[in-house]
Amino acid sequence: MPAESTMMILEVLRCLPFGKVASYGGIAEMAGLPEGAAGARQVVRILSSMSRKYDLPWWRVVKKDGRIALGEGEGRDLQLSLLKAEGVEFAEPVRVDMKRSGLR
DNA sequence: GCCATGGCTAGTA
DNA sequence: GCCATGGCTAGTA
Repeated sequence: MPAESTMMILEVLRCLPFGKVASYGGIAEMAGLPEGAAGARQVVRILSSMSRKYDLPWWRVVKKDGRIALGEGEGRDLQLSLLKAEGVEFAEPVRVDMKRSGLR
């Protein structure tokens, strides 16, 4: 059975609405984890290891400044197309306009 | 650049 | 051991 913090993060991820994105740290905060990079790391780990298993909307998570965290060949292109398909607004080629499409 | 953090998972015994 | 962060700092231009 996963730890409490893991369950909270999974819950928050499952609630990310279509057409909106949130940052790694933002997810951690919504899950009630302590502030700081540690929580964001937890989110990173969960997304990379459990996205398939739990059918998580991994593409709706980006860096704090809106940039796509994935590199070329790591799924960046797929993430971009999935986000665009949801109508997410971009401020730059690989940077989401957080003002418009960031979760508030 | 560098460093902090923590639970999962694959792989071994 | 791994992991798709994030904040701060030293070092360069």
